[in-house]
Amino acid sequence: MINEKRFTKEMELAIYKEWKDSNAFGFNEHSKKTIYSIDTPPPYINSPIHMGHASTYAIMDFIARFRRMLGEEVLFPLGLDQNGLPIEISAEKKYKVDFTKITREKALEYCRQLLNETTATSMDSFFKCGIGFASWKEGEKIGEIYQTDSPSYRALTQATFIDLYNKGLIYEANKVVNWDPKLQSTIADAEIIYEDRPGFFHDIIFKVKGTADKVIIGTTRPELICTCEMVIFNPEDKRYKHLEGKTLLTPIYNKEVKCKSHPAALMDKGTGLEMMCSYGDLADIRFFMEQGIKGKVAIGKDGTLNEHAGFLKGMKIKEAREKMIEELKTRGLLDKITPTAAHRTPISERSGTAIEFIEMPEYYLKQMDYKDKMREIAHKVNIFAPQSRQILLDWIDSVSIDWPITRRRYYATEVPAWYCKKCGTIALAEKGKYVQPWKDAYKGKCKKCGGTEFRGDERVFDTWFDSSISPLYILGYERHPEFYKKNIPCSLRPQGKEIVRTWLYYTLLKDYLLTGKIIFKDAWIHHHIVTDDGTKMSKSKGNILDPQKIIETLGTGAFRMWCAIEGNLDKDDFRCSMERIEGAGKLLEKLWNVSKFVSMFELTKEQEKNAELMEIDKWALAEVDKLVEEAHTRYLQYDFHTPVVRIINFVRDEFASHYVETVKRRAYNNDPVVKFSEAERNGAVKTLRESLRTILELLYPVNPAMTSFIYKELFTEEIISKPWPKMNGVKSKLNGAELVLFNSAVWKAKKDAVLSLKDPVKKAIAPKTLAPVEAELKAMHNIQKVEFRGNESIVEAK
RNA sequence: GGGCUCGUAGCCUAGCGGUUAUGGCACGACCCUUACAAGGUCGGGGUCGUCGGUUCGAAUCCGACCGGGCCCACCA
Repeated sequence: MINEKRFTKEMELAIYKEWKDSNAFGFNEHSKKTIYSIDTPPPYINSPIHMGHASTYAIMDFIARFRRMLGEEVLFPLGLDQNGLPIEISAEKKYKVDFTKITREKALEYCRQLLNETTATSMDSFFKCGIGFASWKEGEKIGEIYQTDSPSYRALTQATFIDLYNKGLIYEANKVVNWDPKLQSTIADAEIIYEDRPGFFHDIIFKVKGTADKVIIGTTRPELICTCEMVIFNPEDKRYKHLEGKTLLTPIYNKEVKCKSHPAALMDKGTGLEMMCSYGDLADIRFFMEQGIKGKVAIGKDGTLNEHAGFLKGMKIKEAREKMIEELKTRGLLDKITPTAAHRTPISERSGTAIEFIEMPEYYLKQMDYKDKMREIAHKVNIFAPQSRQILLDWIDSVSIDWPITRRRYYATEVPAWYCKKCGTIALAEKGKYVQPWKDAYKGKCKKCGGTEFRGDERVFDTWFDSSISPLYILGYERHPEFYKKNIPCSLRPQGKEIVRTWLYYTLLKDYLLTGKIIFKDAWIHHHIVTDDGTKMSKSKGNILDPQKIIETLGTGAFRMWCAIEGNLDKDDFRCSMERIEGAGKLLEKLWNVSKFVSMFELTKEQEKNAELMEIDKWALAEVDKLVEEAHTRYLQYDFHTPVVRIINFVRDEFASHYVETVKRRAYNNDPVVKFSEAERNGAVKTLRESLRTILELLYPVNPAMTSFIYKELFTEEIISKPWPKMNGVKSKLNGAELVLFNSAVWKAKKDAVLSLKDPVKKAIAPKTLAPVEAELKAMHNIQKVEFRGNESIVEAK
């Protein structure tokens, strides 16, 4: 019998602790059961976990627990992504250091220090969310916690580089890259965001060679006139028809550039004449490739202009622009300056700095040759919800250059390569060992010239190059070959929609190139957590909800319940507020109270045998059967929302309010007037207990702690070892809706007559179908005379 | 510009071709009822964004428009 008035946070945490201490969800790699593997998203651990993390992990935990109930061996590891710029940036901020000004060793130390401090906090949050990971211990075994900065993970990243390089899928090239002048590193397209920043058109004057004619060209980047290689206008633009094929002279530099028509120029932008500069973005690079022109790069690694810019050499962009404007004005070459419509500027997502386009040698992974294959893969992976597939397809369509995989930063996996000082030939590391070429010497001879002196590569990999092998890592690729072979592909990749273009895409791409396989069967794409009115949560708006605080005040149960209720993938983003989570908590309180009631009744084995189900019992059991079936179908589709809403509505609106209320007197069986047989009394208790048992089992994946507690009290069994419930197959002809209506009619009549609920009802007419419930209805409402006819409920209270 | 998605009572939401449109919050009234007063019961409150179309019948299907949100791409 449950005596506690409420299920408290302390009781909840005690259960999580027990599971953690007993390693209740440990993974047995030798199990004969079907293995269900979850490629958990390794979250960046450099800050306390946010709502997105908490809800993603909670829902993954629903999936893991449900799959265990189905009799599967669930591989649900905790991974921690601990590479890359965000960690460096927080370390620089926290310890007030500039990594470009200290030694590389020192920088790495700061990163490790930061990670040590933050890991514990995040782990604690996951624990408090009630996540049942396969292990809470860091290690090399399948299912143990992995970190992407561990020597073993980094060794695997390096091994994949070596394999892909040897397959000819990775090459080094000197190309124009997205350069972040603040971080001093190349970044990928996926790391660029766009911000509206005010810009200005500078209308500058070009001369037409061999004539006295002048033309006016609008540009937002006057400091880059030196890189102008061509001027274009739209073929439809009659204003400039006469310039076709003419040669123009750039102002100040007096460089000869061709002028021609090209559809890339828009008539209504600027003056309609566009200066094509090789500073460009990807569109410009495409244009230059098409025109067969090799442009000049005028911006250096440090973000200042180089010798190509002549008198602007050594200046930063902003300074150079001002200087150029001044110079143009002096020479009378500036017509006017007008503000542009909000100009979308490419910004480095990691540092917030405007990126520049400069030429650097970097390694690239081929992806342009595999776009069709990627489209095919995108169609073959089961995506939940299916409409999220479009995000992936759109991204594949927009990929325009191979993936630059190297970065010039520090806290990341190093490129495992050295170069012969004599002939420059590359020497790759041996697979399986983590190497740091910037400090480890290469022990060997150059294959080409026999030289023994090597220069270690100083670059590191893009973090997505690490995290895109997480499914391979968790399945033991190269480390546990037998297990790996038996268990690829991974069953499920859960992740957020904002990283479809990075994590999902890069993983499918890289793992396909490595293994020739589609690396997971299902991908579950999470939406964003937004505020109550549907806007984004952001620090600047101050509308962030902290999951740590929510759990502290409302409890994990309420939080997880909210995740299920709100988590409809077919719809929009998930709306979140304290009120919504509180509402979810109230539903749990109802379940708790019903359970307290049911826990008052017990049945001996003999009583259980001597139990006779009455019509309303059959009705309750039949309703529960429907829930079992629906939950099974839907949970398999990763839909917890639909069945959980239905279950909880049933518990509150039908089971508690009507079934329990109606059979209460039979269960007590001490009514002075209406007597039930012992078998009928036992039937009520049996139904109460069995219905509740199933309901608890259905809700266990979502709310493991409370259901487990109640289950133990009522049935002295551990819910975590129970399989998915079977249907009991009971059928009933009782119309539940009519029962609800009849009860309401009685309650209303008593209220209208200002009677207590205990007071007798003189006469009632109930729908014919309720005749089998006569005795209970009489006892419940204290009805003196009841007739069953028609389908209406008519009550005369006095 | 492209993709996804949503407009149902003051706020949030279910329904997604078929009686009188579901539930919650808030509001009002009543009730200590052998689970639950941090509760229960009853009630008031709606031209289902707008305009057209399909249909015997539309919140539901189709089209156009208006408005919100999120993601992405692109530009001098």
